[in-house]
Amino acid sequence: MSSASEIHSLTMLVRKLESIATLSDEERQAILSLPAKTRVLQAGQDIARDGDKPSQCCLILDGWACRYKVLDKGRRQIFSFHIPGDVPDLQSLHLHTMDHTLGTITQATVALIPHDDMRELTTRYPGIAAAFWRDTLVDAAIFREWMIGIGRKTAYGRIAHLFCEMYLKLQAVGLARGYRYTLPITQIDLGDALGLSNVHVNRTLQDMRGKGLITLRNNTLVIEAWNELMRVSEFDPTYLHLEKRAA
Amino acid sequence: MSSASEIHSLTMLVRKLESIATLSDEERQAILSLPAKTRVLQAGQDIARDGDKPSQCCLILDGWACRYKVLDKGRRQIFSFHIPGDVPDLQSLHLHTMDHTLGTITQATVALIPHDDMRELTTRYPGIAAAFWRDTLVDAAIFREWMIGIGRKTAYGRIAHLFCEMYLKLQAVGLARGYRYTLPITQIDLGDALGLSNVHVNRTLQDMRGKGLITLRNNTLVIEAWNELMRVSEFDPTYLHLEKRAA
DNA sequence: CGATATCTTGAAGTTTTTCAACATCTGTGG
DNA sequence: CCACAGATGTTGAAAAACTTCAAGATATCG
Repeated sequence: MSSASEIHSLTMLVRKLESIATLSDEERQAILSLPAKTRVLQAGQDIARDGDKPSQCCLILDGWACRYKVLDKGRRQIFSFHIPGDVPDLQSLHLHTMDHTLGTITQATVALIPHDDMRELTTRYPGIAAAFWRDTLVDAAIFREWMIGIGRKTAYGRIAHLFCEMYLKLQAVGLARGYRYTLPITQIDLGDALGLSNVHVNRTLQDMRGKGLITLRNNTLVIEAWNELMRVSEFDPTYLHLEKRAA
Repeated sequence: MSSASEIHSLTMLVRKLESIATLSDEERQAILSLPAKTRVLQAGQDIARDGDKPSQCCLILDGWACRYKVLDKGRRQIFSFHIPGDVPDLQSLHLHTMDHTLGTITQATVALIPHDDMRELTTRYPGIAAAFWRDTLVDAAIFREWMIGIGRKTAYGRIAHLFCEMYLKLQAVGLARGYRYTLPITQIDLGDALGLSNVHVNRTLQDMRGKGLITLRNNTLVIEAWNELMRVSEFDPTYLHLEKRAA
């Protein structure tokens, strides 16, 4: 039932889970035998909408996605950015109605896995269930950290913090190194994520550039002064829980 | 090993889980046989601190608690308020280092359950693991909703939204009815939760009182106009996922 | 190459914060 | 029961952070 590319896609899920937990050979095999369908999606396309009741989960193989909710008068709040290896709608496995929307930011390749198969897998292998659960907990920890930013930090600190966070997340899956990465989001997206207007994001970015902290051009971010960026954003990576779970 | 009051405390956990999932007789029994120690804590006391590595979870039996993080210069962000039935440090089961602090707001009675026993329980009963996992997912959904408030709503809408949320949460465990409940938090706490200064909270509350939406005196909140409160806060209870999971 | 999205700038307005003072409530010991 | 101390609530005035609106510049995409 699995084509070559599908086997590849589930390897990505194994790698992701092994970055946060330890899997036995049997557990690894069980994940690799999940049925998964690969799809290529355009930029700006919704994967699951607020109010939907999805019957499958989505593993990101390539590209960026985000979760968001739209209020009236065009106000929008982005809750999270997602990169390859993430399963951003994992929650639909246990919360049947979507309370927000999941959509792509760039063109993206995803693997779709039926809920029934995920449920069977997690029922049969408590270790896999625990790994996914742990992933949900880290997800929540990131929400809390964003809350601190939006609630208690200046625009400057918020943006700097996000740049630190995305660098470590991308680095963990091999998509960034040398304090440099592709950041395929607009200043509007940045504002919607951090509770700022695009105008203020723009001015703050210029300020950061002027102070020599970053370079940002053509969707490429270069962190010129990592320690200083961490300092001004009060960034402490503990909340990302990137250390592997003790075996 | 269990005294009468300890048995009572675990009944509270069973009731909580049954409010979000369906348990079999065997699962119910397994939960009731968990070892738990009851403790009475003073108001303003920390249960688990940022950086700690707890070896037990805490079930709230009576009183209020909150999770928060302190930044420099006295800035503080409260992430959540917790009421009887909650296990606010459930995450320590899978994320070993606390990335925030859990503390009481009022005097509180808690039951302490060792991680080892919780882990054995969830490994043996996938249905219980799923119920706890679901609880974590709702926790995260509430964080997202607070992000919308802090990021995109006025002080007025944020406070109104919190009042709606706490009413439904308290009602779900039988601690509120008739649009009235005990709200044992200061205006400073409210500000720290919603990303506002206490001064602005004070003025906004007066505004809400003046418009006849609420009465708030002696830690007692009366919602005088529920529909209007929901409207101004753009409150939609979907995110609380209070409907019981389909069996 | 033209259309559309994104970025940038200026100026004015709004929300919210900060600071500082004073009032009120709450609990405790005398 | 009162006095007191500390915490909490209230008010005013000024300042800061950020938004909004509007327009023009630049980049991107078909």
